[in-house]
Amino acid sequence: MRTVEKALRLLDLFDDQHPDLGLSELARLSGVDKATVLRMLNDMAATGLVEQDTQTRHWRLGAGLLRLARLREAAFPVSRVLTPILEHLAQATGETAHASLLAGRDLGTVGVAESTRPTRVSLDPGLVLPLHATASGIAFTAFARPDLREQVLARTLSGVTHATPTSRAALSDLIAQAQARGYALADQTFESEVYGVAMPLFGPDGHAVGALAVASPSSRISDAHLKTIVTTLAPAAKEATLAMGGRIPATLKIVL
Amino acid sequence: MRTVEKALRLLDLFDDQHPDLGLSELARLSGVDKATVLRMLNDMAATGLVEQDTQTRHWRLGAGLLRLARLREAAFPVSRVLTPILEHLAQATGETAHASLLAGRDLGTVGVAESTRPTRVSLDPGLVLPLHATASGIAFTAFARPDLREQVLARTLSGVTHATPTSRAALSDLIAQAQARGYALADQTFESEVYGVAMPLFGPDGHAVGALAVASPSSRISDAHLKTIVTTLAPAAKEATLAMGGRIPATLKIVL
DNA sequence: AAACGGCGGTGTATATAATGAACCGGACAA
DNA sequence: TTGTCCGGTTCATTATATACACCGCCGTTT
Repeated sequence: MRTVEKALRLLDLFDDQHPDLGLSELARLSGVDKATVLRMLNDMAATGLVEQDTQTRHWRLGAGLLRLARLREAAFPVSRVLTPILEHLAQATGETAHASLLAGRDLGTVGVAESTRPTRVSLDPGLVLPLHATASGIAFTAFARPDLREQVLARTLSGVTHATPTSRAALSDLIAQAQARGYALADQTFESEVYGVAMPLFGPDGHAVGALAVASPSSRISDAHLKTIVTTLAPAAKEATLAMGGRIPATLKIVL
Repeated sequence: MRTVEKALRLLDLFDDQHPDLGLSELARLSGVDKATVLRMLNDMAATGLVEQDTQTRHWRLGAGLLRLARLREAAFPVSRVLTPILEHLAQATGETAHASLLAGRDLGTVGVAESTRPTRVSLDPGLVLPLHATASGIAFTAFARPDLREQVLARTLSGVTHATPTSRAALSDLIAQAQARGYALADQTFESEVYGVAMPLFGPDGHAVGALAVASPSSRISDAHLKTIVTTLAPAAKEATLAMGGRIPATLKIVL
């Protein structure tokens, strides 16, 4: 693998449960030699992508990320545009809403508005959504650039739950359904007891760049509830696409 | 230079004025061969640090940054803690307030609250503040870990304006003044017509991790105005440090 | 105390991965 | 047509990343 990519993969080892990691820990998790990992970390620290706790000597994501993210937001205000949409969506459906954008090989969560109900779906901050195992991923892939879609289909698909599609045929079916309906449904394909409804967000070229989704406890899903979610989600996704400067393809149809 | 660092330096070529850049442009600006730059960009795109516009083929900062920044914020809520403090500071002083954290070799702006006055200081999003040329940088360096301070003093100091300290002695003086006063003053050392007042933000080990600053048009600075700024900034900086889990060294004194 | 194991970090010979010059096809201008 | 600049590709050369062995340190166990 390319060295730069290997180094950047280290960043993905940090998550909600592991906000800081030691050198040996990072080496073990990444399967790379300690000495190499240390050099990579120092290189990344030089630009603020990671930083080291002076006391524990552990590493964490750096303040440079905040600066770069702000810079991106200034040019392409995504979070700012999505936040009110997500909040309205959560309020109107009573369920947790989230938005994600393609970041590398998967979707990265860039905004969440939680439901206020006592039982609700809760998402870890910065969660990565696999393209084949989530409603968001399916909705995105169904409307992504064809070459990208083909890449996803060609991947070896890891099973996450019992309902995760692991064969090319199964995934292809789900994608076809999403293309026909204009949105994707996923019952416990990523997280048990979670039912996801997702619609694609489009870029200026009319291909998907991300997804807008509502996640509900599976137990609360009924035909009526599903209908509410879909009819609320549709205008929200449209608004989000337009606000981000995207173009909705003329062929898109939302089928209840 | 290390390959990873060279690749990450490409990220710093994006700024407020240049939100997207072409391949040749990046190669020219970085002084690296096109082929190499392209490989680096592709590696960074694989983790979402950058992304390519499908139409213009230009590159911009990627959505992965948003995810990683959110992840960092979840573990170390910096922006969220600083925003209300900055807003209060801007309101109480009538001037633009900003916060920055060490990110690599310099301070990266992580929060801004603009003054509402007709004449005010405006900061580019994601601005990088050199340690030797800004009030924030001096305040930070004065209270940073001694070895880091020594590194800064050992650097070749580039002049930004006529007032920028460029000799080790001049910088050393400014640092000593800041240490004695508990804050730094900088009259047009970075941007002409801008007067900066900055206090350090401390980490858990009692050394500076960033700075909180108020930037005023030089023309508006008077003894009374300066006094207002300092007396408003002091409790704000203290609050910010504590809210971020930092420890204020017992030796710190604020001298009006 | 002594021995141990894990930690963060360093030095260096080896081998792998980064490099850049030359090149391609396409878009646009003169 | 010719020329120029663009994004992108190829491939021989070589500079750079790599991993092993090793260091000192610290806390726990024996």
